[in-house]
Amino acid sequence: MASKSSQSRSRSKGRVTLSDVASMAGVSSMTVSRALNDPERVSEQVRSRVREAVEALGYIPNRAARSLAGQRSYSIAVVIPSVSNAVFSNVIKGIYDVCSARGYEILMGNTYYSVQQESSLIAKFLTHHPDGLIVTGLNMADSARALLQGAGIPVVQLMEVGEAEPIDLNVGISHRDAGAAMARYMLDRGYRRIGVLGAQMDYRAQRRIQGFVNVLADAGRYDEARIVTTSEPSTVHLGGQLLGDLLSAAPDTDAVFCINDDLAYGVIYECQRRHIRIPQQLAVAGFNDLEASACINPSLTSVSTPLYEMGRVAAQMLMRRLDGETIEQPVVDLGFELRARESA
Amino acid sequence: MASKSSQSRSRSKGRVTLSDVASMAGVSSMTVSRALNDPERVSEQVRSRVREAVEALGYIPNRAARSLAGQRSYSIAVVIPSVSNAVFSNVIKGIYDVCSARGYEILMGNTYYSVQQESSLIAKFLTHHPDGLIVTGLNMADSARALLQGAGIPVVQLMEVGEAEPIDLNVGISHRDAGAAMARYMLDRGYRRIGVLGAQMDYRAQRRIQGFVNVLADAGRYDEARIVTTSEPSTVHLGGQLLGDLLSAAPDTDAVFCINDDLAYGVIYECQRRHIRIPQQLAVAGFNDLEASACINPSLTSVSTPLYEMGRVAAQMLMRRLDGETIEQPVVDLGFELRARESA
DNA sequence: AGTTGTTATTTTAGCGCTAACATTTCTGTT
DNA sequence: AACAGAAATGTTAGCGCTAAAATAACAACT
Repeated sequence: MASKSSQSRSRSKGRVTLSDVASMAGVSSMTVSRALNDPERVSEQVRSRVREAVEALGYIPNRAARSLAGQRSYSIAVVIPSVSNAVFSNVIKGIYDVCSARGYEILMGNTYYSVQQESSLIAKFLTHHPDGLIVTGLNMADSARALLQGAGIPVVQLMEVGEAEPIDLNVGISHRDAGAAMARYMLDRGYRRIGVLGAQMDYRAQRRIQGFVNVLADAGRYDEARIVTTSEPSTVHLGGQLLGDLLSAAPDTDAVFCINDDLAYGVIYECQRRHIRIPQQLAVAGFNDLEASACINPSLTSVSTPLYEMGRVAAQMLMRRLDGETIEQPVVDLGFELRARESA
Repeated sequence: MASKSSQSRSRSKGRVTLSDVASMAGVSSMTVSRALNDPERVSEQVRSRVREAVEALGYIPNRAARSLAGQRSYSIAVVIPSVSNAVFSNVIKGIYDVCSARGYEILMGNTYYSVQQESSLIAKFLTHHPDGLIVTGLNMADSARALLQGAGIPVVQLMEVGEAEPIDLNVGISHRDAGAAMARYMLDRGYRRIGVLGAQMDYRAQRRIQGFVNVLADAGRYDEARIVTTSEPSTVHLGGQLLGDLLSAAPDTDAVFCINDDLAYGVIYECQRRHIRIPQQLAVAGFNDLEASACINPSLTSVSTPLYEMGRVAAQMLMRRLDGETIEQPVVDLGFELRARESA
């Protein structure tokens, strides 16, 4: 049988296969398969003969064949806006640590914040028949939603909770509540002419602003002129620019909530250049509480979000589902913490 | 044939397959395969009938079957130290953009800076029979090197060039030269008691320091007491700490080269707290020139490295190799640029 | 020795797709 | 009308593995 692979019509590249190992070890290929994937079900004797043969031949199993025969891929597809964003790279690390420990591969795809890209990415990933899927956020194209519902695999929606009925599982925080908490904090601190800076306005960012603005409005402190947003990707440099825009439009602003820490760093740097004292003349707050926020001068008041944890928990839920467990609580709100520091 | 899939002994989950589409469209399954993967070779008529059938049935192709039959996986394995590091997330983005545009999947694995993890990751990835492999750096375990050499697929070693004979293809910069360039710049600027701060001392970081120190030594300005390194992961906070260590050991230090920008930010913040004026009392330089480096106060002198570009070029070389092109120049040095700014 | 139950191994039959070859259908040419 | 050559489609035979059923081997009881 093994010799057949050298015949003219064969397409094989002469790779070492299971049956090569089998004939060397003097057992059937099924036994070799078991010896490798379920060693307890094979006698010690056979197990070691197989091990020797594998080493002698340099056998490398073929995942494609395994997936096809076993009807599962041992892979998890992850659909996020962008790898190069510090927020998501932390989330991915959480997912990765759990999945790789369990022998699952990660297929990662970037939507670049486009709902359309997201749909086509999901469609593409389904061709891999992943065992599970992790997507970002609760909002998605109807077509994508339908695909996921019909796929018959566990799906986790990540980053936010509470804004819509999840497709299946859901892990995140309430961005609306987080925005609101920050607004309340600022009002409590006595700030009254409060601005908001936003960039890369994805759904989560929008909801943070909504939550923030609603509280301001309830307190009679909402002023449209102080809301400055752009759809450009957010960068430190952009933070400085947006501050300039805000101060031109409303020079008497006494506090500013930045939709993420990067913008806030830019604001702090720009204030240093303009000799605006923080927080005396202008209070500044950020979002996500990246590592540098505790170190910058002045240290940055921010909302700490459990990024790594979200990834970890999402992956764990998926794993439990794949193990056949029923998940009693399909929606997990991991909460946030407002870290009050010098800047506000 | 198609009806066979509903027989008792079948393991299929009742998925829609190529031959289901074929019988609906009234053609053979091979024709459907062609209509989907090589549309030019099929008449417009058949093509649209197939398209309709695919939509009507909700057909999702099976990559595992495709890989197995076609003897290629349309995937590229990428082995890097850590996704959650800004340096590598930029590199990955470059790889991702090229690969996904060409229909290739990325399998990403983190070594967490361990040579052992790297080896086992490579072994694991080879079971996917990826069409190509991208690994970080020129140093790796002999076993890993052997695996790669024997795998018969194109391999790109990424991030650094010039330190060893590459296995196959190689894209990066000379970290040694970059370190040396920074040392020369600092000496030219008149600094004489120059320190070095390093963390997460991977091979690249070590070589940057070697290049830097060699130049100092040649100029008679090397002082071991001013080299402060740790194997801890580098963070902004750690930068401040290491500066403290350096100044305790050598208080008269007049300039400091940080092995990456994160450490440099930490140094700048710590100097602000200690009221050390930059660059008058202490000059500071970083490495990688992250986006924030141009915005921080004082703006940070750093070595700009083409991170995204490295990823892009590596992936492109791989693609060209997979297209059967011969690559005339297997080693590509993308170079670096020293960005002189206020901090030094 | 005969029956039963348990464990270890082999046999059989695909998983869903595509390479390679074979055949048919459609041009255009003389 | 006859033919060659190109283009479109069909047929056959796996790719390398595992689920399920079948069998063999072994221990544990009557």
